[in-house]
This record gives sequence, C-alpha cells and structure tokens, in this order.
Amino acid sequence: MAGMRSEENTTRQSKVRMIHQDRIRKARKSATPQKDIEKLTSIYKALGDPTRLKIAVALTEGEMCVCDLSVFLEISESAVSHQLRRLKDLSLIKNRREGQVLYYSLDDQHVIDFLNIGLEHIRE
Amino acid sequence: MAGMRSEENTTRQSKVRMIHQDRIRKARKSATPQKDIEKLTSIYKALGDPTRLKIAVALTEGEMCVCDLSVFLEISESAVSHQLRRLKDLSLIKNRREGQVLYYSLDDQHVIDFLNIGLEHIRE
DNA sequence: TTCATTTATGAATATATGATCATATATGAT
DNA sequence: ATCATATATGATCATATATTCATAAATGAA
Repeated sequence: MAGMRSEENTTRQSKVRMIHQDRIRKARKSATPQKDIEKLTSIYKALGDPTRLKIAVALTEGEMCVCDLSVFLEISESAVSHQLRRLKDLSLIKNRREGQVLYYSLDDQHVIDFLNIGLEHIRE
Repeated sequence: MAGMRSEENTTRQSKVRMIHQDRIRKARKSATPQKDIEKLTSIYKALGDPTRLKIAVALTEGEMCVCDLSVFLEISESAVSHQLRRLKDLSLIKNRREGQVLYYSLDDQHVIDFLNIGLEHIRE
C-alpha cells in the first residue's frame, strides 16, 4: 500500500517519521475489539438512513404497523418492510402479530437513548 | 407508486384499509423536521463506518495526528484524511496546527455521549 | 377451498460511498 | 530559491445499499 507507514519505519533509520508512539500505544490500549466495532457501526448505520431514523422516531410514540408507517412516511409498504427487517435483524425493533397485522415497536432502551441524545443534539 | 396507499383511500369506500389514523396523527405530531432528520442521519452515518468509528474512539483518549491514526488503523494517510474531513465537516472533530502537523480531537460533547452509550450498549 | 388483505422477500437497478492513486497544498529546513 | 515532510483533494473504481417491481407467504373471511 503506497503512502502507508508500517511500524518498521520506526526502526529503519533511512526514513524515520515523526510519529507519536505514546499516543498510538494509548489508542491501542483503549481500542474496542473489532467485533464490537462492527456491531456498533451496524447500529449507527441503521440510524444513519432517513427512512429508518424516521421509523425509529415514530415508534418512540408507540407501536405501528407496516401500512401505518407506509402512509406516514409516504413510501411503499415494500420499502417499509425491507427497512423494518434491517432494524429487526439488529434487534432494534420487535413485532407482535394480531391477525394479519404486525405491530412494530422499539426493542431496546439504548436505541431510545441514542435517539434522545440525537434529538437533544439537534435542538441547540 | 404502485402498492402505496394515499390518504384518499380512507374516503374511497371501494378500497378501505385498516389503518390506524390515530397512530399516524400521533407520529405526525411528534415528527422531527426534515432538516433535523437529515442532520441527525449524517451524524449517525458518520459513526456508522468502522474506520470513522475507530477514529472517534481513538480520539476519546486524546488528540492524534493523521500519521498516528494511519499507523494505528493500518490504512493509508489519504484514507484517514478523507474520513477526517467528513467528520470535520459535521463538526464532530476539530484540529489545531503545530508546524506541519495537524492534531485532531473530538469537538462535541454529544459525540462522546453517543460513543459512550454505544460502548455501554455493547458491553451487556 | 377460494379470495382478500397484510406483510415478506428475491431480483434488478440506480445511486452512494470508501479506498486507492496521483497530485496539489502548506509548512519548515537548508 | 529548492527540497522534504505532513496533509488535503480530485478522479476513479469497486462495492454497498435503498428503492422498486413482481411474487410469495401468512392469516382471516366467505
């Protein structure tokens, strides 16, 4: 990879670089495991889409079915269903069936925290 | 848009649908303005990438320069720089120059809150 | 059973995006 | 001035992703 500095540069005197070893060590010590990073990013990514974020915010007011969300968001039920699946795969929402209707709701206190901090952040 | 239900369906008796008007009204009342949704999604999206999330987490330990991050993340400095720009455009990070070196650090208490809740969420 | 309704899902497509590469800019040293 | 270092940036490309469309599955009614 051109332009990249590997650690050998620190010992190879021909191309020494001003690197802050201490800061790198510090960052490494507090580094979050790759698995956790992936899990976290998937959650942030889930809320990083307007449709899904609107769904999540709407569900803070109570459970809704696919067709409710479709009307509210003004997008097709198929699109809603696809996005709900993504949110459900991440365990951010859950559903309960009542006849033909599936009611979706938030399934995670942390999601609510995320949303609240986000909204709080905006209102400043 | 095929498969979509517009509000006229509520009055057109030929194709009435079981929609929960009250829930839709409720969702509309608490709806976040589009501008805010966009701003929020851009922040979530920013943290929804492994590289950027790792950068953000690393910076919670203190400021770092581009080449530090490049070594730490094992990606090119160019890639780091591109991602730093995105984070800076969103005012999530700031930098200060010291000679040729630019030191980056977190610029927003809310980002730290986001990260903490995220990490807390993971550790359960 | 057959039909209608509600939701789910696979394929296709158009768009967004992250990394790389090449190059440019900025600061400092000589 | 020239050169080296540190970072920024534009273009390209490969991959990811959101929506649409068509269709399937699940429940309920007749």
